[in-house]
Amino acid sequence: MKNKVSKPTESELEILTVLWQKGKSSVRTVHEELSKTKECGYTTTLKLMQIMFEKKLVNRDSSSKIHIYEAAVNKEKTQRLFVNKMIQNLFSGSSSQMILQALGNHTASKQELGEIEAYIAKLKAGH
Amino acid sequence: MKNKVSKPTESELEILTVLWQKGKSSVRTVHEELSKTKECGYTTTLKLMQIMFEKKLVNRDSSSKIHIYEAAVNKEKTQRLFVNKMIQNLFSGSSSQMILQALGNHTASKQELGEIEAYIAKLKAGH
DNA sequence: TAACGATTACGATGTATTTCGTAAGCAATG
DNA sequence: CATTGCTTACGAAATACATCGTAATCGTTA
Repeated sequence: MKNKVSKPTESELEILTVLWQKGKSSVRTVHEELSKTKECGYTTTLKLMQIMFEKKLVNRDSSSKIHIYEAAVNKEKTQRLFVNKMIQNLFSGSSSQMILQALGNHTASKQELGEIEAYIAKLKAGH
Repeated sequence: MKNKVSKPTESELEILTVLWQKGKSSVRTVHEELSKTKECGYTTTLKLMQIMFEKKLVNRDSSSKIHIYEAAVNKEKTQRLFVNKMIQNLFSGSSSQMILQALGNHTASKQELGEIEAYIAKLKAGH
């Protein structure tokens, strides 16, 4: 009875990201947001969101003329899906290798590093 | 003069992984290795590797009948490419968010956690 | 030398993904 | 009511990817 999650494509991920951030939105809103970083036509965004609806990646309220969409998949679950896949694919299943790599790109602030340390401490205590 | 890196696809990544692990290899060798985890024909592997050669993802020595391939892209660089892309796509650019997510899957051992802590300490000192 | 077996080259197919043009519907406005 | 403008629906094209069948090549060996 596990509901099979279809893995979002690159473009679908962009749309999900907007929906996660802004919550329920019209196609127009999503497209406006995407346009900030990307060049593409309105109907392209529309079509993608229609396909995502068929795939159950988003829900939609079509009671009014302007359909309102929202993400149907959980953000954290989706993140986990991709992170785990990458660890498998590129790091032979070793999460720590991936983490060291990510840390090496030093985009984390001192405060963020502190958060990570705190979390590690908690994990160690839990062992 | 930056040499543009073409992003490997899923299948190409599998092949690169074999090459990174085994070093210079023939198509036969790579295919044998892939067959352990995956069902596909020999010519499929061959074709993929030929395409990767065109894309400069691999080099090849075709001086003898049996061509010998090797990865033309650096493992760590490729890892970085994908990790950064994922952080951008799914974590709004926050590496620490991604790391916390990865830690949450608790596949890391106590020792690995220690390594991560040590690395963080070094980073903090460097600031 | 002729046949065999492994190898490479190449083209074709199938599917997924992305993109967009066009038509149709509907509401507001003059 | 006719026009304008935004919306959805739908189909088609373009691209990328993965897969495989077939032919050509070449060395080995019977």
